[in-house]
Amino acid sequence: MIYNQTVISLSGYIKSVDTFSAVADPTRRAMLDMLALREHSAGDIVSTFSQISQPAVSKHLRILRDAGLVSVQIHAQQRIYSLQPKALAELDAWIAKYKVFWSDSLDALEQHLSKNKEAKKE
Amino acid sequence: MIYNQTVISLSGYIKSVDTFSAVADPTRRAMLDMLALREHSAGDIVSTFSQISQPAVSKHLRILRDAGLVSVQIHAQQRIYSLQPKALAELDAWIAKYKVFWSDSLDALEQHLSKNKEAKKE
DNA sequence: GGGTTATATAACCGTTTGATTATTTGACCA
DNA sequence: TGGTCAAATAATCAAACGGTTATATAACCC
Repeated sequence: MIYNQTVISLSGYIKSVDTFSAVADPTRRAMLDMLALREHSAGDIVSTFSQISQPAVSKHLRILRDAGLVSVQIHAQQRIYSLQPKALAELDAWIAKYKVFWSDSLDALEQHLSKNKEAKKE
Repeated sequence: MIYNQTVISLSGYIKSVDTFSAVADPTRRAMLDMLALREHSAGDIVSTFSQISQPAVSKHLRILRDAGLVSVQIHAQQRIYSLQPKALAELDAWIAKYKVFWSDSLDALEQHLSKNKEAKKE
């Protein structure tokens, strides 16, 4: 088994940071939570995370970028960060291997999915 | 949002290590992969991970234990480690929030589940 | 062009992490 | 009881991490 190497994703872009360790930090998880709501400028994020300095936020954002978890659009002096959720698919795939072990809940999941589908259709 | 505190799980046991950081280490993930096949003694794990020393393995196992990801049975001088997959449910729940963003694949997942169900019935 | 604004990078520092070697603990067995 | 085997802990160390302050970069505006 090989882990932690540099990986070229399907989009052709090279990710240099492991998704698992990117997500291991609680501050970075909170940043992803924030970006899950909508995209935000670096400045927005700095003012939300006012307990840490601007450079600290910037470094966290770099790690999230390098892991492919967020993308940036340049808009004048601002950098607009957006969630790139597909990068979490890797993590999800890893967990999926273990799901069979608590698999009784799979049926429940399936039901949940069907229910959502119905809700969407209405 | 509060992360990283000491948490008392449903089983009443106190976990002192964050699941995310426990799983962030590639060696520990490989150990979980090994334990997903079947339970193993500490000695088995030491000989599998022969590139690192016995104490290093022991310390990794302690972290997995403290995170509730594995449990131990004492068997004479041996310690038998087993996977405790439910501890990954926390991680799975976190990712689930993001799944809606790559939700086109949800239909595919549902189909996959149904297919598996059929396969089981046969 | 000069000043301001937004963000990233550099240099540095204390703490944590993952490894090592040495030692301890404790169950088995002759 | 003394010796061996299995595993955990102690002490130590270099590298990585997350934070800081200071500085650089670069686009906007007057």
